[in-house]
This record gives sequence, structure tokens and C-alpha cells, in this order.
Amino acid sequence: METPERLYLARAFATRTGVTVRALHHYDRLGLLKPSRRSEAGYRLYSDRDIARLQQIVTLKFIGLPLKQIKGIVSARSIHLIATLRRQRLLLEERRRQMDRAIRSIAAAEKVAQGTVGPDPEALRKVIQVIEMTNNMDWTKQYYSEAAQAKIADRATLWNPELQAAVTQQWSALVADVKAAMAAGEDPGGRQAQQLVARWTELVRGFTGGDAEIQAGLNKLYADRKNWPKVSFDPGFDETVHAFIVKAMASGKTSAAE
Amino acid sequence: METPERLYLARAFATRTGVTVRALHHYDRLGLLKPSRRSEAGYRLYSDRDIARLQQIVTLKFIGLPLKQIKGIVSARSIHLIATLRRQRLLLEERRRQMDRAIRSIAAAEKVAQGTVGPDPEALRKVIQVIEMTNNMDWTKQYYSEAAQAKIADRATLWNPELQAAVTQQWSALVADVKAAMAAGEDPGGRQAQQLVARWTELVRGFTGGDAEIQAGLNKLYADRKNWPKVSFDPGFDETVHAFIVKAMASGKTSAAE
DNA sequence: CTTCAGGTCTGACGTTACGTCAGAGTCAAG
DNA sequence: CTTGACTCTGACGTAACGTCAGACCTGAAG
Repeated sequence: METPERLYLARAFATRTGVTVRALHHYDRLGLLKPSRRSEAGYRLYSDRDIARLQQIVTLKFIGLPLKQIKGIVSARSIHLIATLRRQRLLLEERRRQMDRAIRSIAAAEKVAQGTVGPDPEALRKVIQVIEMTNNMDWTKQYYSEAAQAKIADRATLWNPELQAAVTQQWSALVADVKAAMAAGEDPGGRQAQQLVARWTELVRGFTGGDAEIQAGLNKLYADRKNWPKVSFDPGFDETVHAFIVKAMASGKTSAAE
Repeated sequence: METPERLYLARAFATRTGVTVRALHHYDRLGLLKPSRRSEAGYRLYSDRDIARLQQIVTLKFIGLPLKQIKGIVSARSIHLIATLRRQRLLLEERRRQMDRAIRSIAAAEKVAQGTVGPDPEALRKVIQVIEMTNNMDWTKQYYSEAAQAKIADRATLWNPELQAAVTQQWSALVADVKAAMAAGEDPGGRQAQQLVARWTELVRGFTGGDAEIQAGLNKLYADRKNWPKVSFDPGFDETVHAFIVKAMASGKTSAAE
């Protein structure tokens, strides 16, 4: 009989397919979806076949593919369809892990924020601390054994922003003192240096609680320092400082861990 | 003694804090982080205090806040810190659900794509089908009881893209026939109409498997049709078609479900 | 003193997927 | 003929920088 070629004007087509008219213009310009016809006046006329194509586009957009790739897939045959799907999944999974970390950090921050009263001169600082702390714990997790992780989580119950601030402060001070000692040409075996070592091991104990498993994880963590994300804690702590302490430890009788 | 006011040049400051020089320029222009001083030549000179501020910025960026909001938080006191955290968390959680759906869809698509051989004239179509199918199942989940969901998952094992294509095709054909019957002024009680009803109930049975719980969920789903996402399946299916079938069901003795 | 490598500055355009005007033409109805 | 409702194209805006490009600064080597 007759071809029931229904033609839709922009808005009709748009509402029927759930996109906006402007998006249709966009896809048109990109060559992603050109209407099968144009009216004399230049109006876009979409057919039912266009619906199918748009459907594909929308679906591929749903899984997060950029329009350029979508074009490659629906226009020509992209031999790499399977590879593309896989890459996209891995990419999304990575982002998801990232978001999980962010969400956990915020949740932790909300708890301490609830605790603070008044406006927030100090609240912000605490929130920042907690977010970084949570993120760091999340991030360093990979270096610890299951057992060590459990123990850390256990010890984490007695943690709070104030303590964190104090400890950070102590590390900064210690690092500064070590640098000063080095600048003064202090002997790694001397009494001065040994006192610094004592403060150092004391601070480390504050974190490990003297636990060997935690200490082992900490060593692995430090060994991989070149891969640390740049943003973390870090109170001026550098290679030379660490080297000095190690030397001082060796020359002293202190045989504590690295 | 003397103020140990260490000053960093752009690159030094950037590498030390893990951001790029260009990002520093950007934050400067936005008024988010202006270096405490400038050299005679106009070079940016960052101090240790700037480090602290940048640290805050980076941390807030980590939880996904836009720079504008970050500015509000670190510059003035944003009384809404707690509210901001909460909103941001909810937003991220929403996005995460969205991503989870996409990931599950891709995973399902990868399976069928593995199955297909050669290039992909047909593969794309299958992949699209599977993605939509998975997404729809994910989406419609909310309407079904736990028990119904289990049963659906059970029945889903005998599902495949070809079947899906065939069923979609049958629905389209049926809807077209119903429309034709209505246009012809067919009597809802007539034999023609009753045959249409039979086809209809048959197709519904194909999905429900005759299960009452699934049927109940399906009814809830349909009742909420005004909230359906525009993109889904939908073979031309509209209000008038449904009304005709309901009337035909009522006038016939067919007492099957709605 | 000149040159050269390497770092810095500002300004402008590119990116992603459209949203939001703005000015102008189209179309059916009153 | 005038509305009102659409449509079209072009241009600018968005977020957070990346990437030149052209010009300037600085310290060291020749």
C-alpha cells in the first residue's frame, strides 16, 4: 500500500524520545544524527528510522560514552565494540571507587561537624582533617594485611581531630628539629640525635601501638613512597630527614623498626 | 629570631602541593588562592600559609565540590558547612547509583558481545538491547515485591536478545492492530477485539509466567506510568490503546488480570 | 657583555554536551 | 493581517583547567 512514513517535527520527535530540541540540533551538527529530511523551510523532519538511531545514541550515552565514540560506533562499524565496553566498564569502576572514598570521607566529616556547635571558625579545620584522615586510611589500606587493617580500625576508635592536630604538630616540630640538627652538623650517634630518634620512635609507636603487623604495613607503605599521591599529609618530611634518623638509629643501640 | 618565611616560586609550590602551575593561575584568577606576594617581575611567591589554604581547597575538591562553593567555604565562613556536606553526599550517592546501573548494564552487554562472533553488524543491536533490558529491570525493580523480584530473576535465565527482539516485535504488531481496529470502529465486545485481547494476555503471560506477584508489580508499574523515564521501550503504546483493551476485556468473559 | 637554557606571565582558544538568549523566518488560525 | 506557537542559525556561557604563543626574567657559561 502506502509507506506509513510518519515524520516528526523537532519538538514532537524530542518529546517522544525524551531528549531536548537543542540536543537534536547538537547531534545534527556533530553528524551524529541527521534528520532524514528537511522541509522546504528548512525544518528538520525525523522519521521512525531516526528513532531507532537516536535510541542507540541515548543508550550508549547512558553507559557514559562520549559522543565522539558513539558516533564511531553507530556510524561505521567499530570493530572494537567489545574492547570499548570493557574499557568503559573499567573506567566507571575506577570512578566508582573514587566516589566511594569521597562519600565515606564526607560521612566521617559530617559526624564531627555535628559535634561542633557555634558557627565554624574551627569546624572547617576539623572537617578538613577528618576528610584527609579518612581518605588516607582508605588509600593506605592496600599496604596492610587483613589483620593489620583490623587492628588499625580497632585503634582508630580512640582517634579524634584534636589528637590528629596534636600529632601532626609534633611531627612538624620533630622534622624541623632534625633539619636544624643536620644544619648544625650534629653527629647521628650523639646524644642530641639519639633524643630525636627517641621522639621519632615514640611518634611511630603512637600509630602502630607497638604492633608488628601494623609496623610491617607501614614499612611497605614507606617503601612505596614514590607512588604516594602528592596531596597527602607530609610535614616537610623528606629523604634527607629520613636518612639522618635511620643513620642515628643504626649508630645508637635503639634497634626499633625502620 | 627571624621569620622563616619560606617563599616558593610557582613550579616549586605546585610540585610540593601536587597541583599544576596552570591550576594555580586559575585559582589566582578566581580569587580562590592569591599568592601572598609577587616578586618585582610579577612572579607569584607562595608562602607556607598559602600551603594550608591550598590544602583545604584540594581536600574540598576531593569530595567533589565546585570551586565556587569552595571559595565560599574557605573565604568567608559558610554557615552552611554541615548542610553542604550533606547535600554533597546525597548528590554523590545518587550519581553512584546511576553508575552502578551503567556498570551492570555494560557487564551484561559484554557477555552477549562475547557470544557473537564476526565483526558486528548484528552485535551492536544485541548490545543495545541488553543494555536497555538490564537498565529497565534495574529501574522497574522498585515496583516489585521481594518475592516477585526473585521470581523475575528466576525467569530471566531463559531470556536472550533474540527472544527480546521477537517479543518487542509482537507488541509493536499488536499495538498497530489495535489502533487499526479502533480506527475501523471495531466493537470492543466483538470477536475481532476478543482476539486482540487474547494476544494481549498471551504476551503479558509471557512476562509474568502467570505469576500473581509479578502481575501485581506490573500493575503498580503501569499505574505509575507518568513517572516513567521517557527513553524506555515503548512501541507506540498509548492511553487509548490501553483503554480499548481494558474495555474489551471487561465486555468479554476474559477475566484475566488488567 | 652576550647568549642560552629554563622558568614565569598574560591572553586566547580548546574541551564536553548541551542551555540560553537573540534575531529572523514559518505556519495555521482568527 | 495579525497573533501565537514553532523552527532555524549563530553566538556566548558553563567547569576546570590544558595547551600554545609571544614576551619577559634570571642565573650561569662562554
